[in-house]
Amino acid sequence: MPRLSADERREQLVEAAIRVMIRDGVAKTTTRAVVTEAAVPLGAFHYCFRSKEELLQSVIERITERTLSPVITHPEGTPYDVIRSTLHAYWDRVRERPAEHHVTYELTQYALRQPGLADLARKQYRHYLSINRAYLDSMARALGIRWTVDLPVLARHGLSVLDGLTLNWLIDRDDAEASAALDEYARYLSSVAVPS
Amino acid sequence: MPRLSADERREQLVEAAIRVMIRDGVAKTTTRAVVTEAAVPLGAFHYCFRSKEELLQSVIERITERTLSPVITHPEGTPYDVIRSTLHAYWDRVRERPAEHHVTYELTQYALRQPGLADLARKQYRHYLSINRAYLDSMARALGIRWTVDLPVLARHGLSVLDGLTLNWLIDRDDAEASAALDEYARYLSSVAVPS
DNA sequence: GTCTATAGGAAGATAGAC
DNA sequence: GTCTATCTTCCTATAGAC
Repeated sequence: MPRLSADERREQLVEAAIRVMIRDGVAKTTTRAVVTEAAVPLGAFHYCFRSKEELLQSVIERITERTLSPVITHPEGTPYDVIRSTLHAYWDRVRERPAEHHVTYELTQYALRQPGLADLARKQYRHYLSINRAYLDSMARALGIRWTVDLPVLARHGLSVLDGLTLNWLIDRDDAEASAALDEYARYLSSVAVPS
Repeated sequence: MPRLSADERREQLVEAAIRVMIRDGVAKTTTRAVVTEAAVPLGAFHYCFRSKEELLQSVIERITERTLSPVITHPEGTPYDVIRSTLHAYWDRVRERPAEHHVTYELTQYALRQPGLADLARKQYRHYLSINRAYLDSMARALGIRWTVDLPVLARHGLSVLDGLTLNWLIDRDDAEASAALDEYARYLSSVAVPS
């Protein structure tokens, strides 16, 4: 067993924990499963982290900061076309990595149940909301439009639609229905856009 | 310890499990926590249920069948008013019992990770979709309107909005923002309603 | 047919060896 | 400063007593 610094160990453990969660789910992500995955001695775990909860805190922070804003890929065409293709570009990322998205929902539920992590769940969520707001904002600028609905309201509503669709698709994997609902959301968004 | 029939024990255990889940979360709902809550001897557990998974199957079925369709409470006024007050009547139920709704999300995630229960999660979800469809249908009849959006698409989109809003509100408990987003969904719904 | 007693193992955490 | 060996607790499940 090579002896590494606590910082290097922490890094290995966080990344290993994420891999285990994606593979087996948050509930099965035990300290032992993590150290095995990372090929780190079990004892090193509680030398690097005060507790399992502290590891999970690092994991949530790491995953949250990795979440990317949707990218406006084809800024040409009608507002509906642009909105639709941007939403589908986001959706393709969900479809490519279902397990990773599944994990974010599990982590949120987990965090809500741990007194020490509930605040982190709120922070994570505020981050997603601000990403969504920024995305709607930059889309409006790219399209030369403004939204007729208050931005915070539109952002929360939109985040809900995407969260809900993702959750539902993770369960039934119905691509056709998810795509149709996403198109309907795109149609809605273009209906609340007016030239600015 | 009174000796009761296996059927009575099963009933006690399912209801006790639901109480424990609401109080402590699905992850902490161990067989021991359930038998303690039900005041049932530990050994009786595996006499009534082959495994913990079999208990959870019963719990999911029980909770799914308890889910009620939204009720159209004030079938007078503009379509927007009726839709809005119906959505808010549903929302009030969520706000009154946050823990119960939290549990349904946890159970779904849990079921998706258990090979033997994944199908049940899908079935549960189809049930929610059909409730939502029936609700949109009866609302259209009550209002004398028809929806300009394909019903299955509208139902999935609507279920996503409600699922997403619920999930988000369970995290930040922001009543004002949730209410505003719900109003926006009501406005959207009334915008896809035309006299029939 | 119902439940007591216990098996058998995996969990998170720590004292102290190197 | 890093990790080995071990403690304690809690888990699901079962064999067999009543």
